[in-house]
Amino acid sequence: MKDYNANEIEKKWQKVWAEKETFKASDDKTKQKYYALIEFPYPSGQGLHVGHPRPYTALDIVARKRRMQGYNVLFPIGWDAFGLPTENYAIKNKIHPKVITKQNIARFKSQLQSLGLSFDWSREINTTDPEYYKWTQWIFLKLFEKGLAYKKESSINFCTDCKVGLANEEVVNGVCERCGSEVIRKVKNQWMLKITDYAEKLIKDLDIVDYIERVKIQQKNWIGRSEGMDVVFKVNGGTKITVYTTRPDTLFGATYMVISPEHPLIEKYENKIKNINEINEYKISANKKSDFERTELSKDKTGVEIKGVTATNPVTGKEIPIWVSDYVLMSYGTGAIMAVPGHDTRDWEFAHKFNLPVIEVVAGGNIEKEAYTDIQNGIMVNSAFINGLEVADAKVKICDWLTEKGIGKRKVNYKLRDWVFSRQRYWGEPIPLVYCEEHGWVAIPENELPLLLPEVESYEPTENGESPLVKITDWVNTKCPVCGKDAKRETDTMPQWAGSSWYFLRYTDPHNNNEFAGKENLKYWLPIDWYNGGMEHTTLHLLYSRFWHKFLFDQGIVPTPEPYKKRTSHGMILGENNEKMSKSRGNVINPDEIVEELGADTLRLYEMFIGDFEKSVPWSQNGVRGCRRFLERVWKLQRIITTATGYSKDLEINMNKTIKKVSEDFENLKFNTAIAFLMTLINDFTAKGSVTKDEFRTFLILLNPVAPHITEELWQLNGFEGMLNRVKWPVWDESKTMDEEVEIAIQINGKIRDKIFMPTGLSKQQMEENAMKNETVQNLMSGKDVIKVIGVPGKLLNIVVKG
RNA sequence: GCCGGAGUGGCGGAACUGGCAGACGCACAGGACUUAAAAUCCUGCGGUCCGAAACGAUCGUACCGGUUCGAUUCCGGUCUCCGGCACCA
Repeated sequence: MKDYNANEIEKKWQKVWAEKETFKASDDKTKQKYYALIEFPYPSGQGLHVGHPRPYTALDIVARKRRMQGYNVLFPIGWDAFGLPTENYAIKNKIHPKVITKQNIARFKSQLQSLGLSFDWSREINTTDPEYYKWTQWIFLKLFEKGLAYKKESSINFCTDCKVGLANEEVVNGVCERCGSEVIRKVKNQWMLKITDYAEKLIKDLDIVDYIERVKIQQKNWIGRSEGMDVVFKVNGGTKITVYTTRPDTLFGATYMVISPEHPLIEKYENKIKNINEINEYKISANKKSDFERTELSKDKTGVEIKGVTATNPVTGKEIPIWVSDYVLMSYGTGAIMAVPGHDTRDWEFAHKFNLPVIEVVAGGNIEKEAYTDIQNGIMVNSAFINGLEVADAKVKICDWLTEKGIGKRKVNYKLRDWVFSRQRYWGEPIPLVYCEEHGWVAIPENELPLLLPEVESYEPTENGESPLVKITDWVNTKCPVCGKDAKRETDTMPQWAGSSWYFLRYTDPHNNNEFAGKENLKYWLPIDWYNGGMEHTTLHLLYSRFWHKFLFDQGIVPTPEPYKKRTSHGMILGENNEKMSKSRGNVINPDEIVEELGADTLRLYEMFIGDFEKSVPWSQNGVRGCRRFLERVWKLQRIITTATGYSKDLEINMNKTIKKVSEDFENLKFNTAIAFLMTLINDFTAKGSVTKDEFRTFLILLNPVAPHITEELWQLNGFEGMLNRVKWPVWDESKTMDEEVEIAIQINGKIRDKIFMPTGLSKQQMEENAMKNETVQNLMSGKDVIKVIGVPGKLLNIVVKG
């Protein structure tokens, strides 16, 4: 017997699979399909990380198992290649991002191929390929055409020194991550996508998909639907301020109002506000903070009272002050709130800091000590006609009353905000719009797509933060598609999210030049049967792509209301020191080294065995070696194969149990326990000193999805027919998954006193009879009265005694 | 701060739906083989106490409390860690 040479075997089979196009998905619509999807990688300069293979191997296992079960499997791969790091690298090193991207992809590709993942490489896509982004632009034009894309002023982080718009991540402690200069908020006119139009559907349709619960909850909370009321407060200058509240029942306790520093009231009453200078100073300081900093509850609240302008509480008729504070955001609700310090935590803190009056309107707590926010228990007080009512009833009554009086209006509100869709950057899809003095924003004709990203000399934004495309005047200056007069192109580009919001559709028909994907193919392959990805993508990518898909569904372009039938999530792989892997921490593990030293099968096996798939877990170099040892033992089984067929009597139960366990665990992300069972089984073979031909055969099939190379080699070496990767997945005999005898734990008053073997399938009475014959039980029970006996068949018997 | 999740031996983890806590692997220790080492194979491996020993007793699933015949699992509270917070992907 030759030694186990992982590198040689792996290269051999990877070549065979590539030549035979073993994993190519067919578009034959008569076959039963299965679409398994992983989040396509961003080809970074660092190369593949050991974190990548974890989710990839997981779905590779599912894909391989499905093929063995007879499905036509689509398991595609591509590159999400636009993005900030590449652009920053390009600026720094003066290399075209296209060149960098190409290199990075080549590296990623060879790394992924060395892992033996069963991707269909013939469907590889790349978001930066004009043939691909042509359709990203096409979808954007559809959104534009339907009025879901609009321009709006919003503020971005701007580095005063680099003159670049910055991502929140690039702002560290209020200064630019790169140069340390001050970062300010700069107002820009940005393209927005109306994802809020789909808020309701995005929540509702979570009921028709199979996502792990925490993903659903997080999406729901992110969308943040609430039912409340817009209530109008009169201002002494004659105008009105509308606030949104979910607690109209506490209106009698509203002792002041707070408006956001950006609220238009300030400008409007510029001349009336006595302390306008103070207010304006406050505005400037608030402008330096991010929304995140502004709403952080632990931070001390700041605020300024507006002098000279007051409001009137519409139910008490009392005059109340208006304050300006940055914890109120213009982007949520109306940018103004009514403050009820007795029953809202933030208002309570604010009121105590600035000595504002607190009135109790819901009895039940102690508002001297803290805000009473319980809405389940509480009776209205100090609230005129709603006194004595429970909160829920009070809400209904006052809502009706306010509506009738024309003071308020019921309203559903969402925390979800529209999607800021433009970037003043180079390395993204150009937005295919033209601005004409006469016709405003106009779409370019479809036959001009793709609108190519023009070549520029440097990738740095301009002095005032515009995209470098601004400098390409012969590209920017164009004609209006409507009237033919001079017009200018949009120079902002799309965010990276654009390309990843529909890539799974392109996989169904990646080489189609006429459509973004053929209808028949879409109909056949959709929805995606299983999509696995990181938890960190739950509220952005996952939601954005659902939104685009729903939009395309409404246009009759895609056949399903939801793109993903099932969504699961994996945990991160940390460094050996339990910290996130990063160059600066020096704890990065390079998968290439593991493949080189121990083999891809070992790496795959280890990443699946390492721990609970859904949790993050530290890397362990010793643990990897343990997995290699297991594969060595598998290899050595060859020495003890007998000529006997079938399963040997003493292993029959074990074989069936293992088939069942592995089959089920692979479906439930429990790869670690499936592998543990295979390890136990091999320990049984080794202990026994022999394995029958059929036992070995079944074992190879079960292990194949995890370790495809070594199993394929052993299959061939030991004379089994054909290619292992298409052999039929084994089935188990349920009647042979139970041992004949089980050990029953005998408890007296909840403590285990003995364990007795009994035949499987006994009833509670039979178990009790057996137990009473037991000597230990008899001794312990003598002189005591049995109060009751609890029996769990196949598990335990608990005898409760007294005396 | 807000939203979501997690906490079990020296380590990663296992435990169906409230029913024997610690499967499997790693590390470690002892032994076999070897001139020796590595590799391999065998044995042991949560803490404390009793015992020559098989065994027995007792505590133990972040912490405090509750429900239950029985809680890692359910409930209330506390602490710590991780993911997200809208221009990283």
